[in-house]
Amino acid sequence: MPEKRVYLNRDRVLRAAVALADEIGIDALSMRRLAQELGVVPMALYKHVQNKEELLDGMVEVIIGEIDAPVVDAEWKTVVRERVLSARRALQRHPWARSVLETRTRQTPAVLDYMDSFTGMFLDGGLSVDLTHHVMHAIGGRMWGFTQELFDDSAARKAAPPMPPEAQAAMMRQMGDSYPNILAVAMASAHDEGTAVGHGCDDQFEFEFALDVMLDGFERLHERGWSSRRAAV
Amino acid sequence: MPEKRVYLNRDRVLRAAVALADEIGIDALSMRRLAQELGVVPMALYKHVQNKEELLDGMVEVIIGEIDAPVVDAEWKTVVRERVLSARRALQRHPWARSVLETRTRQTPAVLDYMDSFTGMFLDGGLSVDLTHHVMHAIGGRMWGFTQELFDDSAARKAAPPMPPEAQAAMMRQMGDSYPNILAVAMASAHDEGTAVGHGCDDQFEFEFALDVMLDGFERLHERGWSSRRAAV
DNA sequence: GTTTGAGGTGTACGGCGTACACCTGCGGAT
DNA sequence: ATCCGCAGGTGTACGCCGTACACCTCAAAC
Repeated sequence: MPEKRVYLNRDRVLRAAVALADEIGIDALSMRRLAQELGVVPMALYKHVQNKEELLDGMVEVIIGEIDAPVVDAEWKTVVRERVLSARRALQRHPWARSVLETRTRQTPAVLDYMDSFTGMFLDGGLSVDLTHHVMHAIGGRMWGFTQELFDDSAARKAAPPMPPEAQAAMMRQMGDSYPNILAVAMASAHDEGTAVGHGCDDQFEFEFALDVMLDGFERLHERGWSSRRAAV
Repeated sequence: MPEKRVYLNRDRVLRAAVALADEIGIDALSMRRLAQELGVVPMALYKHVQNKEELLDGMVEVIIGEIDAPVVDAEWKTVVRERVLSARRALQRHPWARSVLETRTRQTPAVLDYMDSFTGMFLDGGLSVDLTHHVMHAIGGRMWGFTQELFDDSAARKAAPPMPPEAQAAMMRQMGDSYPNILAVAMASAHDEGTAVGHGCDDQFEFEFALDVMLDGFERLHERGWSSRRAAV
């Protein structure tokens, strides 16, 4: 008796891709090689992902899924710290992940979910919306291992045609349902412009903010004679 | 009269590659396209660079060459700040540069020169070798726009066969001539192992160091009621 | 039992990096 | 003046890549 035919699906494709990239490296991961791994002809994959870009997007989603949920009942610093370290662990399990993440500009729901949850950790900790905004920018580099313009919508706006106001409002409402924290921050940073969706951020300001946080921190450690030997500050 | 034939050379190839990448994007930059731009057959390029990897390495060198020298006669924080901002400007002029830099693991002389000079800014500012070490790790992400394990030689050591002691000593001597600051830091961090060249770094420690500098900084700003409106701390 | 459409197939195209054999013409030695 | 070596440019070819497009298959819905 022939066993029942097992169909591929998007999830199996993505998981196989992640596993294969772990094994042979991201450069060697081709549609053809992945298809072979799945015992299928290359073009079969295109029934489950539109193209290789979308495959990579999906792989990122898998990695994000491996990041632990925030711990509860702890000071915000602890919550954030643990979360970042968990993200780091996930990225370390898949050495290729950082460089792939780097090249993704599409903000998939998984990414937005994560960002929203992350934003919430600061807001729940009592930080102001304003500070949270800049902090999110600054910590982006640590969270992922690199600097990404998290709230940067300039690329998206370039692609999208100007939107009629009612559509924009609808989008906002839907965004508010799914990503309330992001919305709160985005709204607040939109103060000085007419549009509701924000005007993008002042990258230079955000960069200097993060830089100065670090430099000031270094200076304090220097003044205190910090040493890694006995790293009790 | 036919004008004198103009030969290609490595430098012209690299500059053309940078200009072309600026124009058409890094993804569209192929050996074939670059050759076409230079009015030459693709394989001609291989007389000047070994392969595409080396081309990319060379392009990075060009970008590094665009970073300003450190300002003189200023507090170390100012010196570092200006230098980082200059690096950022260079990377921004070539939007593809960050992702290329990200994928380079080879430490070319240009990269080492820059790192050495950078290390010197902290040491000259009076920071301890120990603190400088960790600070270099931490600021790596800001300097380039992403986190790179700057002093990480694990990849290099994996590739290189175990070296006879005298060769190692020779390398150290040569390194000391060219990169005295790097050497000082590397030596100091090698305390707890027999080898002279260091044992690589504790990535986890470095990561947490940088993370905690930022989190502590955020906390201070929060306590002080910092706001981006009037950003006088 | 027929229809239908999701899922898998086969072929083909244009692009990529680059190995390898070859040609060309300039600089220096004779 | 001639020759030679060789750095620099050429031409062809190979095996990869992503993916468009037409086609087939077969389980499930009717």
